[in-house]
Amino acid sequence: MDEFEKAFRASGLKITHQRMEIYRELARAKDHPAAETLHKRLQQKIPTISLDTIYRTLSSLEQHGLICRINSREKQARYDADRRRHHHLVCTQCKQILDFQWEAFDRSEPPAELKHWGRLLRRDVILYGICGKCSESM
Amino acid sequence: MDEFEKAFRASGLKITHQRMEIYRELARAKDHPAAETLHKRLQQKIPTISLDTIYRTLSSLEQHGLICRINSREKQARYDADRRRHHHLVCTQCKQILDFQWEAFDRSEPPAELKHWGRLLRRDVILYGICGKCSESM
DNA sequence: TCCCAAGGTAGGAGGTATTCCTATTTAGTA
DNA sequence: TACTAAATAGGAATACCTCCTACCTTGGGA
Repeated sequence: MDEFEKAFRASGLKITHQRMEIYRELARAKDHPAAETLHKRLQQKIPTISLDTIYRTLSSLEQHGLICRINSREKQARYDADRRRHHHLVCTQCKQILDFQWEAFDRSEPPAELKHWGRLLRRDVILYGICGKCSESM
Repeated sequence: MDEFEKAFRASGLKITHQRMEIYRELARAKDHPAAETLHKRLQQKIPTISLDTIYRTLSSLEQHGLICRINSREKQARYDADRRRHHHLVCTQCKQILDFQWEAFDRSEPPAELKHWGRLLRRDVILYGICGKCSESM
């Protein structure tokens, strides 16, 4: 959390109660919550917190690289406070999102034909499938 | 296009004028158009075609594996009629989407820890960056 | 070929996720 | 403490997409 304060200060962003709580809640959550889910959870602590604040804060945090937004195929974007390099596995049935590491992929070179395209900034892998539990209940 | 008719018939879907034109337009386009873009283009040919038909048709085509939907970080979903296995590279500046092949990745095994998770169905890679042209003009 | 039922379409209404607006409040600095 | 730029709450607005209904078309069977 200290690290978060530092990073935020370094970016010239104010440290507000709301932001701290949003980040804290996201870091604690293991289920990659959507903005709305976070809003509901946070209302327990800060009853007046607005959904807009959640969205604004999540955008700021993402822009400053403190969290990441997961573009699954759902409508709602989902978020992740884990800053380690990792990828996502989505169960298309129950919508659960699982983190995983894939170092072999991280180390691999993109195809040579892209060498002269421009500047590559990030690479996302999302795997889709049906998790064990959902497979059983089908 | 014949192949498309066959696949559509095999799925029990009727072949309508609208669907054929939507597919034809998408197959011709090289810019991975969004539904709205396709709608505008198709109105030249079929002035009364509705946006809803575009959305419905794109969903059907995607469900039957005839086209693919690209989840870039934009709001609008974009589509691609290329059925060969390929991946996407997005310029975050001009929003251009480029197709590329990455056979080494396609052949690679996902991490062992996922072996017992469930059934993997697909894997998407999206690379993000700034293309040459946009780099120059910055 | 003609008819019928299932499925598809147009057009507008409706929904949902997200963003904008603005008056008020707050954090950080002098 | 006082000031200023930035952030917030709350509601309005937007954007993308989906639903609804009445009408039309396709494809299969007589």
